[in-house]
Formats: sequence, structure tokens, C-alpha cells
Amino acid sequence: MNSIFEKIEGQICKVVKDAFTACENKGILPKIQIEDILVEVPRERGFGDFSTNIAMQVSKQAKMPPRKTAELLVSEFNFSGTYIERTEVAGPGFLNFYLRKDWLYDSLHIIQEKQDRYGEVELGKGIKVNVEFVSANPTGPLHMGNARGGALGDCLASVLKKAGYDVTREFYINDAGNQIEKFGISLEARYLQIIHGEDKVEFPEDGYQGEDIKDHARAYFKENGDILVEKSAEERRKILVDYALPLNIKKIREILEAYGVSYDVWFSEKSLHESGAVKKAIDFLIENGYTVTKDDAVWLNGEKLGLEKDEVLVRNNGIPTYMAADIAYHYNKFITRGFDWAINLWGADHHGHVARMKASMEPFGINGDRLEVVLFQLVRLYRNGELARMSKRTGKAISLEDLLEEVGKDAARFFFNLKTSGSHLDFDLDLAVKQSNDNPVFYVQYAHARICSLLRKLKEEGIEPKSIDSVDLTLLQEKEEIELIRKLSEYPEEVVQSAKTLEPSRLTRYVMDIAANFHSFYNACRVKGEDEELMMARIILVDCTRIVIKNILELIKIEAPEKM
RNA sequence: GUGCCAGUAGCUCAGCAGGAUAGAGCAACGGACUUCUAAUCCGUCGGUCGGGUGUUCGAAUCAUCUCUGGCACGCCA
Repeated sequence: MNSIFEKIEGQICKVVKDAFTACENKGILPKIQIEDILVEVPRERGFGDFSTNIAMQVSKQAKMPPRKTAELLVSEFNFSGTYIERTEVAGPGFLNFYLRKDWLYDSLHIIQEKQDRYGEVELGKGIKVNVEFVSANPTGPLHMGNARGGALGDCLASVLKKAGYDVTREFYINDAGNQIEKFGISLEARYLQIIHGEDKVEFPEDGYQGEDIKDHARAYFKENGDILVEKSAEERRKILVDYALPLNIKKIREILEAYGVSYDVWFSEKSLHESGAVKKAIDFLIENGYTVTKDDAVWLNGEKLGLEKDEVLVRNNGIPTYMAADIAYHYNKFITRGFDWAINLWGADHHGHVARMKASMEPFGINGDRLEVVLFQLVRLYRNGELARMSKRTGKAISLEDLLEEVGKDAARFFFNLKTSGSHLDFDLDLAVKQSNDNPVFYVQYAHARICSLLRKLKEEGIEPKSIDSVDLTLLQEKEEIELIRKLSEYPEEVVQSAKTLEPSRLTRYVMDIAANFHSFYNACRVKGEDEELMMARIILVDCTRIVIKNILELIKIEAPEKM
């Protein structure tokens, strides 16, 4: 048993179902079709430890008011073998359950037993899932959108792993296609500008204007001189791209590592073209009638796939679009590599691509639902209280590298994981740079450091924690103690909910709640100096808190300092 | 114009398989360190859940209309 919550949910469901059966047998309730019985933790403590709204859910079938149904059920309840102490009918027909405190003490036993594996659940049951995120264009530096996607994707992967999925983190390298062309043209222009003068060589209007392009051109020139001047434009660009692209990819890799993000797979788009996988996918679609030809280009047949419009797969110059490559890429994920599920994290500006990617899996016999896209709203930067436009092209945007230098990995990751992916994120650069005390990451880290400090101090005085089995946990009765244990017991359920909703930010907020409950406990109760028995019980509680906080901070890859 | 996302306390956001008196942090104000870290705690103040209509026993949550902001509608990715 990993989760006390599951156990209790099971007990309550059984008690309720048995009561329904008993009522039916007595003929006081009609035969009722029961779907899932929702067991939840009520907001108000005064409404019991757990509650269910089942009586309201079945009110139509029962043909009587919910409260009446609830009362009939209560009269048939049998609590033997459960944690349930008593129950009551409340409000419009809720059934509130009050449990013996054993369940809380038992949850401490689970934490002590599981240690750093506490919170692991079997939701995923080994399902193979591919989480692809960041996948930034290697034509320039990582921006704030990549930063948000990186934190979200990495933490989502961790959550899914914790939930029992077989997770692969993947970065799709866009090392082919139009952008690379543009990259080459931009590099070429900067290179020639060095040799012929800036006013002699026109820079392409849609070229990448960033300083990094100039840096690459300068570096190449420094190493090799003007040897490219005589080459054909095509060859010149290829040489410059082959020079600069690996450097960019290496840099992206290094920065992401510094950000705490490391991948299992770096997947090259170019390899799909070179292996013929892109052509194969296109041919398959053509042969099976999923395309139309217009203006010498091959289009995906939108009508046939239930899409709003057709999409170009092969341009009239014979070069496939990014979408053709993307189809081949996802074919590779599902069929070639056998992933059951693929999750992509995309900036919200790509939302138009979601429906067509899902739909274009169908011809291959892949259910589009196996592809899940988490869209996150783009980050808005504020400087001096004003909106700062971020753009690769101006070269003025703050990059992930800048951010890490200014606020550090911990604050950045925590910040990006504080809000749900769907909400806009206003990033106040001034505040982030300040690294002030209202930064919530310190609040959580401080709780951890406080615990470690306390345990350290006890150890210095020769007080060693006892095994939980020889400790009387029932001495933990204070309100703050109970609330803290209650919160700790919710962890596995939080993992389940985070995984189901694909929202790792939920865990970030949860760990803040734990820290808050701990700080309240710390101010209300003493550990050192209390009677031996009580002190030992509190040491267990404090240690369990440490385990859970550390567990979550490790999951989101934020330092859990032992001293601050 | 069409589509997607968002609109909840002064600010930043939770809540949204419909449920009980809508929550938290920050800010503001008032308290708590001779005792395990005051980077902390306790308390007070603060809301027409953008607006309308509908569905129902019951709506912040669902439907529909509308307003506002962001984004997308390319032989770019």
C-alpha cells in the first residue's frame, strides 16, 4: 500500500456499496446503478475527514430527496474493519465520514517505510511515454519560452515517472529545413560583411539578426580567413552551417544541463530526411489517397481527415515541409520505437498545429489521442514595469542563459512551475533579479533547512531517532501536528492528480503547503526538551516532513539545503 | 472574419469529472524571538468569480450570447 488515501477510498466505497445493496434487499431503495463513488477531502474540517456526494448523485434514481437517501444508507452502514468511526448526513445530502486517528499514524508508517520512494504510484503501470519538450531551433539562443517549456516538460516527465510510467525525455533537433537555410544565408551575409564591409553586403530582410550570428561568422573568419569567398554560395552556406550548428546544439545542451534538464534522446530531424523516413511517410499518404496535388505541390487532404483546410506536405520545389517531417517523426515515435503515448510541450502559438498532427496519425492506424499536446502560454517579460518584447531577431531578448546567471536554476525552475501551463506568465525581470525574500523557493528550502538543523542539533546532544515501531505516535494530538500529518498523507494522491492533469505545478504548490504546515507546527510545538515519548513521536513527524519535502524538491530538481 | 487560450480579493494566481460559508501568497494594518534557524508564526482587512441568459434541487465550474486581453489562421516552424 503506497497511499493511505487509496485505502480509505476503498473502505468508504465498500461501506457505501454494501449499504446500497442492503437497502435494495430490504426494498427501501430501488435498484440503483452506481457509477464511480467520488470520495473527497472536504474543504472544511467541520465536515469530517472525507466525504462523498453519492446520495445527491443518485437522487433521481432513488426517487427521493438526497438527504433521505443518505439517511437510509447510514442506517445500513457497517464500519467493521475500517478506519471509519462515525458518519453524518450534512448539507444538501453529503455523507461525511469521521475517522479514527490511526489512519494518520499509519500514513507516517508508510512514509518511514517508503522513504524516498514515498509518493510512487502505479497509475502508469509501465506504459511507455515519450515527453518531448523545448526542441528549440538551433539557430539561436534559448529564450524564455524555451525556459518555461523546459521547466514544465522536465517536471512533467518526473511526475509521470513517479506515477509509474516508463518515461523518455526527448529533444527534437530541427537541423533541417527552411530555418537552416535562413541560418546559412544569415551566416553567409555576416561572413561576407566582415570581408567586404557591412555596407557592401546586404543583410537579408528575414535573416537572423542576432549577435550570435555575427559571433559565429567572426569566429569562423578568425580560424579560416576568407577561404569561402571563392566557393559557390551553396557550398559556402553549407560549410558555415556545418561549423556553427554543432556549436549551437552543444551550447543548448550545456545550458539545459545547467538548468537541470537532461535528455534521454536527442533526435535529429535531418536523420529522418536522410534515412528516407520522410519520403516513406509522404508516399504512404499519397498511395492511400490522403493527399491532393495542387499548383505542383502535394497537400494533405484536409477534408478527408476532418481538418479545416489542406496543408502543404511537399512544396512545388520538391522540398518537404516541416509538417511532412513531423508526421514521419511521430510515426517513428509510435511505430518504429513503440511508444504508447507521446506528449509534446508546445508554446501556445503552435496550437493550430495540434489538430492536424493528431489527424495525420490516423492514416497510419495510430489513434490521434495517443498524441497529447500540452500548450503553455508564452512568457511575457516585464522590465521597469513595462512589457519587454522578446525576439530572437532583435538580439536584445533575455536568454535562458542570462536568466540562469541572474536568478539561478532553483528560482527559475520554481517560478516556471508555480502556475498552470495554460495561464499567462508575467515574468518580472526586476523582481526575479532582485532575488528577494518573497521568492517562494526560499520559503520551502528554509523549511527543509530548519528540519535538518533541528535533527542535527538533536544528534549533537546524543538524541537519536527511534524506530517508528517503538514510538507512541498517538501522542501527536495538537492541531498543528494533525494538520501536518494530514498534508503529508496526501502526497501520493497529489502525484496522481498531477499526472492525470499533466500539471506538475500542482506539486510545487503542494510542497509550499507542506512548508506552511511545518512552519506552523514548528512555531506551535517544541521537539527538543519535551518529554522523551513526545519528543520521539515529534522527531518521527519532523523526519517524515523532511522526507516528503526532499522528495518533491528532488523531483522538480531544486536544491534541498541542509543549512541556510 | 474564423478558431484556440485566458478573465476569480489592490497585485500574482489556486479552485472548474456542478455541490456545503469561493481559497492561498504578496501588499496593507496589528501582534509574537531569555528556549530546536523570526528567510518564521498568529490575527485583521479585502470578492457583483468580466457581463447577460439558460440547464437543475444546486453554477466560479456546464451550454449559449456578449465584452476585454493574448495567440493562431503562410508552399514559416
